Amino acid sequence: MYNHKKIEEKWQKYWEENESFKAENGSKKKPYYILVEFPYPSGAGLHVGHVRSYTAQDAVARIKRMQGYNVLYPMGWDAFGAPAEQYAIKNHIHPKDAVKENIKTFKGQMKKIGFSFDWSREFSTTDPEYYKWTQWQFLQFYKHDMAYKDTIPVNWCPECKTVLSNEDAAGGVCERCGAKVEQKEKSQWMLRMSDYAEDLLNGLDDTNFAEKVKLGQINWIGKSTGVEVDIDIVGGGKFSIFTTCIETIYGITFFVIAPDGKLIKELMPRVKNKEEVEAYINETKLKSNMDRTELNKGKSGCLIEGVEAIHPITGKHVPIYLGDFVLGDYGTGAVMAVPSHDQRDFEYAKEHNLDIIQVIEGRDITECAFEKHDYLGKGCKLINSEEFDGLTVEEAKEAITDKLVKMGKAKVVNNYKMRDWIFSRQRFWGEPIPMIHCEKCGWVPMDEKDLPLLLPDVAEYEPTDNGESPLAKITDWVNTTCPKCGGPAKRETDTMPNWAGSSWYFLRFMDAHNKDEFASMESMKYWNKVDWYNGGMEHTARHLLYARFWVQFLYNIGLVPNKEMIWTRVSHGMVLGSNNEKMSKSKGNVINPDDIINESGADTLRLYEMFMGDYQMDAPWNTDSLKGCERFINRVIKIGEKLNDNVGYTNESLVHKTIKKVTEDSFSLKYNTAISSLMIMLNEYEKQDGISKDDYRILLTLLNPYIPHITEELNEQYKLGKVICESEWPNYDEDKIQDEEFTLVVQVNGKVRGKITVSSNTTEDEMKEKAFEIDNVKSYIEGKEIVKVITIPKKLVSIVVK
RNA sequence: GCCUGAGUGGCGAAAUUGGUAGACGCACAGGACUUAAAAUCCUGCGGGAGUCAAAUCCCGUGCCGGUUCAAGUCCGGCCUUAGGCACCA
Repeated sequence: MYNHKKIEEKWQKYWEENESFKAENGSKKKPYYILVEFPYPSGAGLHVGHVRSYTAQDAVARIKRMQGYNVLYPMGWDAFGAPAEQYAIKNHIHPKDAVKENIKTFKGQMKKIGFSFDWSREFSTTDPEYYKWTQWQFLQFYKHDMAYKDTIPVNWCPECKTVLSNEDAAGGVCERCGAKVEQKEKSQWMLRMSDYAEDLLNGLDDTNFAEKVKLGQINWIGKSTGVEVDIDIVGGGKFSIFTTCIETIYGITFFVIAPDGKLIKELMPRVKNKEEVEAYINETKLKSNMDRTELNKGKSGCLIEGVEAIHPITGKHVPIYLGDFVLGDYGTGAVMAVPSHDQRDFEYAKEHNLDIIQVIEGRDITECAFEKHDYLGKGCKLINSEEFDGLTVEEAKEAITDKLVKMGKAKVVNNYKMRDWIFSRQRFWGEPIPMIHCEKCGWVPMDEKDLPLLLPDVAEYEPTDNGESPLAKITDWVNTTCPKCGGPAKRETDTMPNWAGSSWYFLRFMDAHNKDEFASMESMKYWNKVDWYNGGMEHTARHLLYARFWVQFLYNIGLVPNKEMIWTRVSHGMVLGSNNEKMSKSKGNVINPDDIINESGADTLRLYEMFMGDYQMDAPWNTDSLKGCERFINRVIKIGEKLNDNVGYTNESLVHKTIKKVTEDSFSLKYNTAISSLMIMLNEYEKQDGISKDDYRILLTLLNPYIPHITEELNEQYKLGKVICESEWPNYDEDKIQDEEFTLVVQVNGKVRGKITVSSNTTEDEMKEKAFEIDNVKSYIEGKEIVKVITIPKKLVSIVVK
């Protein structure tokens, strides 16, 4: 056991006093920007999950610095959001104060772990100096017609009289009081993100995101190419439908429209069964989108009496139904129903006793629909489709589209699942939206020079009875004058979502204290891009997409140097409790990093979290395994007692092999195997009579990114050289890695029947020769015909006999 | 339901292009040191057959099938599980 506390404090002080990790804008060194997601500073303190990813990137940062890069590894605080507000409501503490306390705790914990952050660039999204620029950027969205107001349904709890997040409204029930959640219409600020769908898709080519991250983005954007068809209504009027399966158009037996869409509102005056239709619309308001689209939920809905559609080609009259599996805000809010070739339509048809007409041959459809993923690309042909009978599905797709386009009834369109970004929250603890509503002039943006629009101090944080933000109650603040006409006007009382501040924080780190701009073009050009961005898998779809959208917009108006400002994105797994479940207070499986630091030291904590398993996968906490890492550190200390200059490079290939392994694995998220190779190295040294100063210095240097305190201490104690973090990272020589011998494996009919150790320069012919000399091998091939012999150089000989 | 991962000893896990399954660590067992314990060190450690001991053989990477001289790895079909699904951050 060593005095880790004293040693860790000593080196943390050294780094702070020497500004060891300060990144310098404009330095001649090559820039390298490593980013970890900045945390939400909750009251619970730093989570061992934070420690895992921050340590991993810390190791990368430390290696890169030793390799001569000007490394930017910053940290800040994402401190707006609902939890701080909830905490404030409960404890009657201003979130501002709670956040301040929490940041202090988090920062203290991070310092104790020895992360090499450049603290000079620290900021919180809640700092007025920061959110001034978030607001400023919102005004740019507004000025470029990228922000607008629209009426959107929100989750509403009639008991609590408050707007609920989807999470709080999970299962259609208010989490707090258990009342049934309703959908309520509210006017909200929106950002025109869907305009960027194609750019966000194409922009992925300019990134080095992991394939699964790219896929997450692609799926979220959800592009599908199809046909939008105009459908006439009997007696006048029309609506349109979107389909990706136009080839099934002759199979239409009904249409289904969304109960929450605009179309049904327009049709209402002509509807004969108004009561039934309205009842169904109200019923839908109680359901979430997920409940609605789930295949196994049964297909509810009702016929709209009094309105009939006209089939676009045959001219036949077709009934129109309401059905909640059709969403008002996706596509056109109406679908053509082809029960023979779409499973949802099929189930709806069975439920409501509707006709089913097969139009593609190839399979029986009495049990279930014959869907596109089964018929596409298989040469299936059309039936019951008049002139198109006999064409393949692919031919028919084109021919039917052509016909409809020529008739002037259809156009080919791209449809995206991605919708515009709902940017309003009826909450107190967020960036105020800098817009003013004037009776005369409408919505008017604040003058940029009046920013930041500060969050006022309030006495109560609860939302108002009608679901407005608590800001609405502060009349002094709400009432203002119109920047345009000077008349009386009111401020917007909604605030921005938590995603706003985190959509551009990585730009601010490049120039964190700029008073005139959110970041200067010069600084952004110097750093160029975030080279490596690490975060949780749960953020790879949304946060990353919002941030990319924000950056692309800024690029388009000339405010950032690149259309994509993040190069590589990687994600890490969660640290679970020892019972393999997510850590939570209620489950009592939370590990507090402070306890580990006090008992075993920061280096042990760091080493264990890197060694615990595959970085990209979830891993359960195991305090026993932690002990193994503590033991390892103690052995690294102990072998220092065996320093002996008479011992030379006893195993050059081991040294070079380990340098290679640690360097490569550290840059490819394989921290656990990097460490295991260092354990192997130490095991080898322990077998020797002593260890040379050079070998010890290399061992300590390779370990330094992972356990920076104790390695610096030992390096100093034994006077092995300069402070490690100010030294160079060792290089390896590929030629020196080669082993002199290898194990030749001999297989007969695919089973291992012999192993011998041979020299590395054994030729393939010699390998074969030696293989046949092995007694056990001989016994398996005796009296049999040799069909084939396969040789893999430096590995094996495989003999096939009959 | 849709999308994306994952499934290997008692446990955490390793395993270039398909080429020795289980590196490294934990736990456990036996031994050394000690009056004793802790710590430390040494040995063993997937299951089974075999043997004084070995050699050697069989089985084994969620399940079923396929490709191949050879499959944890590739292909097809399942099962289980984790994360995301637009107001949690």
